[in-house]
Amino acid sequence: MKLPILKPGAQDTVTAFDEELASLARALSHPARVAIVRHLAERGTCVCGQIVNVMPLAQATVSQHLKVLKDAGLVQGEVDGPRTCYCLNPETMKRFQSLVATLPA
Amino acid sequence: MKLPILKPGAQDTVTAFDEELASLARALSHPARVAIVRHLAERGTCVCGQIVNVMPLAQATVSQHLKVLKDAGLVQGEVDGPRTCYCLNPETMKRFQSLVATLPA
DNA sequence: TCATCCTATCGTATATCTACGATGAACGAT
DNA sequence: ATCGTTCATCGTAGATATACGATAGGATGA
Repeated sequence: MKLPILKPGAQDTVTAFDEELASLARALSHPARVAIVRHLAERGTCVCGQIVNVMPLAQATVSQHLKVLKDAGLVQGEVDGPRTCYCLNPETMKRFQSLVATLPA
Repeated sequence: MKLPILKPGAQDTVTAFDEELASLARALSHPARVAIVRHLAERGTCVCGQIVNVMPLAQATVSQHLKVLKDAGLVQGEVDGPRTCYCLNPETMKRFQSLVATLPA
């Protein structure tokens, strides 16, 4: 990406709040990822294959979406023998909800 | 984008809820757009040029971000002579907050 | 050991995003 | 009418995102 220009007096317009909220919003900016989060919330915990079976996407694609959610801290994955068990990270979810609620409407 | 495959039994995994939340999250998935929303919330109403002056981005880029927010329904723009006056759309903001709050943590 | 299952990752094609300068349209003032 | 101001849009370059098949690695079971 091209780096934005810098005007005098506009350095701190974009704050850490904005970066954090945007980063979490980006993780939830794809319908499949929202669906995965909902599914994990319903199931509590879920093996990767169960998610793949239920999603209209190839295994590689689902794995990629799970990685995005994991990198954002929204889900956690734990290797369990040959499987990987996923669950929500409620801390990050609450953090996101709190940031969104902070936005003035 | 390549169209996703369709498995039997996975048609309605991704719901309208997911689409709507993802669409709004995408609009807020860039720090500059979150900053614009915050700025509009503080100012109440704002001429485009004021936003450009305060953001570390070129005029064309800010205008593009404003269009994304407008297309998502998060802000409204009203032409006022040679200027364009922007303000938040509180309905959509509240809708987004409600959708996010609905997500189980 | 060997075959099998499960998942992450690689490689890749296409699409979208993000940044900018340049241009054009609309308006107000001279 | 002409100029300057303001903003949206066009065109474009480079970065990311999204999809898939293929493959590799680790665990289990025969």
